[in-house]
Amino acid sequence: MSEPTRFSNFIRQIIEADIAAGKNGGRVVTRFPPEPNGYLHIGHAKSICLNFGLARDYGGRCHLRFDDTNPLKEDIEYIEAIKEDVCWLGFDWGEHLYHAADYFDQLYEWAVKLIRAGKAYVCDLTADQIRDTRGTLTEPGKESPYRNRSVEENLDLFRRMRAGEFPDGARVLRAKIDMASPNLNLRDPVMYRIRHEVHHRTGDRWCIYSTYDWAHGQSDAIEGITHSICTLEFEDHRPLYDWFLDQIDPPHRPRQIEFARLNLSFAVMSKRMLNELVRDGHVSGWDDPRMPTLAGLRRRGYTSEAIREFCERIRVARADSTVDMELLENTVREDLNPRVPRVMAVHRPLKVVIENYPEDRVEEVEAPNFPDDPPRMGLRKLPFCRVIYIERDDFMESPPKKFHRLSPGREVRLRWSYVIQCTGVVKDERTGEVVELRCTYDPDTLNAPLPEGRKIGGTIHWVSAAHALKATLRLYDRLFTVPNPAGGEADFKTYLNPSSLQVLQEALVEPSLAEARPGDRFQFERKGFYVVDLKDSQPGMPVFNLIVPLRDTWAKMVKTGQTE
RNA sequence: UGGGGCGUAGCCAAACGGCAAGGCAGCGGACUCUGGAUCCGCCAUCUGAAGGUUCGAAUCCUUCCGCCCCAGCCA
Repeated sequence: MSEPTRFSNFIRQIIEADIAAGKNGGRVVTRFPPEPNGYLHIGHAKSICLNFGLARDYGGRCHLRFDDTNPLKEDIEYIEAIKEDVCWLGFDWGEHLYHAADYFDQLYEWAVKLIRAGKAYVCDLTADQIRDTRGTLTEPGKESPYRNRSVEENLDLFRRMRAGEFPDGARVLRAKIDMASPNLNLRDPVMYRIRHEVHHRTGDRWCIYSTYDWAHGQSDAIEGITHSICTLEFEDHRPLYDWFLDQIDPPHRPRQIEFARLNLSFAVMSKRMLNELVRDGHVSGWDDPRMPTLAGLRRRGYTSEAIREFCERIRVARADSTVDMELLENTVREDLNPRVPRVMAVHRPLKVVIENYPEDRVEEVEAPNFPDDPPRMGLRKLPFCRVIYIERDDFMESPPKKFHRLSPGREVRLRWSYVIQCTGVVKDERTGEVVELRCTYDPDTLNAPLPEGRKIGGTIHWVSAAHALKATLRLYDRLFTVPNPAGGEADFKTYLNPSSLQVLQEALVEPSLAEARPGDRFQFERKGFYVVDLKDSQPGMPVFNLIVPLRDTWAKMVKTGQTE
C-alpha cells in the first residue's frame, strides 16, 4: 500500500487550517471522480495519489465516483479498467464506490426545487440559438425568450421532458442566473439536456441527463465530500458550483480547490488524443507500452511504487507545468535498481569463436544475481564454451580513443568469465560486414583478479552459443519526437516517433531466463530494465519489453563527439 | 478586448517580511568485473520587468510584460 506523503502543498495547508478551525467536524473526505469514457493516464495518477493520499494522511476517506452523466460517451468497459488501475496503483476505496447516476432522482428533485424557487426554467432554444445568445467574452448575452415562463409551465414542461415527450435537443433546463455575467458559466447554464439514450447504469429510465455542473457539486454534497479537488480549468466553474450549492443548501458543504494538471514532455495526455492513437492504430491499444496510460505503463513494466513516487516528486501546485519525461524514467530506474536481478542478454549478436578453447568443453561459471550485494539474491551458473555471442556494438574495427571494448588486438573481460583478445575478424565477402570474431582466451583470468599492472579496458556481456535462448526484445522509446506534440502547429500525430518501437527477433538471452514468468523484471546488464510481457510472451519464445534503458554515458559521448 | 488564474535555474518546486530548500537534468572527480549503481563536489548575489513601502522584499503596494483557461445541450 501507499506510504505517507513527504511533501506538503497548498491543499494540505488549506486542509490543515480547516481541521484546526474545526470545519466539517474535522473530517476530511475527498473523491476521485473519473468519467468512464477512456482509460486512466499518469495525469489521473497524480489526482488519485493526491486525493487518496489526503484521505490516508488525515484519517479521512476517499470515494471513487464515476461521473457518468453522459451516456453518449461512456462505456462499462472503462469502468472496469478504471477500477483495476486504481487498485493496481495501490489505493482502496473500500465501501465508497459511487456513481453520479445513483443520484439522478435526488438531482431531479433538487431541479424541481430550483424551478419552484424561480431559479431554473425550461428553454426551447436550439443549441445554436443558445450559443448565439450567450454573448461573447466582451459582450453580455441576451436573455432567452423563455426565461420568464411561469413556475407552473416550467414544472409541467420539465416533467414532460423527463417523461420523454420531446425529442433530443428540443428543450433544456437552464439555471436562471445572469446573462450579463462576465463569467460565461453563469450565463444561464444548461442543467439538463434530452438524450434518449440507454445509460450503462440506469438503463432507459431516464431520457434527460444532467450536465457536469449540475451533477458534480451536488454529488459532492450528497457524499459529504469536504474538499472537492479538481484541475485548474474548472476554476471558472467554482462560482457556479457555489451558486448551485447555495440554492439547495445541503447539510454538507463541499469546497472546490483546483490544482495544475500534469503535463509530461514527449507525451500527450488528452483523452481525445489518446483515444485517437488507439482508434487509428498508431498504438496496439490502451495498454500499448508506449502509452502514458496506467495500463500502458503497467504493461511496460513500471511498478506502481515508481508511479506513486513520481507523483510525489512532481509535487502539487497551481502553476501550469510540464514535467520532464526524464524524471519519470529516473524514478523507475531508482525503484527497480535495488530490487531487480541482473542477467545477460545480447541484443544484436555477433559470433565469437575462441580458438584456443577446447572444441567440446563446457564450463560453468558462477554469476551473482545482484552484484552490488551478492548474498541478497544468490548465484546462478552460466555455461561457457568455445563459441559465444557478444553485442555487435561492443566491437569496433577501428575504434576511437575512448572506446574500451573489443577491437582487433585488444582485450576485454567477459562478464563473470575470462579475458579474451581479438585476433581476427571474419567478414562477409560481399558486404564487408563483420560476421564473426576470432579470439583467444586467457585461462588464468576466470574470476581472478588481474595481476598488478595489467589493465583491461572494459567488461562486456555475452551468451554461450550452444546454450543461449532466442528471445524477442521490444525496445520502446518515447512516442513523440518533440517535447510538446499537442502544442505544435501541425496535428500531434505528425510528431509520432517512427522508431518508438523496435523489435529485435534475434536476441539471445542466457539460459536461466527459461524460468522467467510474465511480469518478471530483470536488468539486462549494461542495457536496461526489462519485463516479460504479460500478454505475448510464450514459454519457448519469451518476449521482453524494455522498461527503461540504463543511463549510457558512452552513447552520450558518441553523440557529443567526446570519444577521442 | 471581459472574467478567472499563473510567472523562482534547462524541467518540477520550497520559501508565508529576516537574508533563495530539495529533486530531475547538466558539469567535474572518486570508485567499479555493468561506460550502470554508489559516493563527493559544482550548478539562481537572485525570484518576468520597472518603480515604491520597509532597517530589511521572491514575499506588501503600483504600473507594465508574458503565458494558461472560459463563448459544449463535454467533463
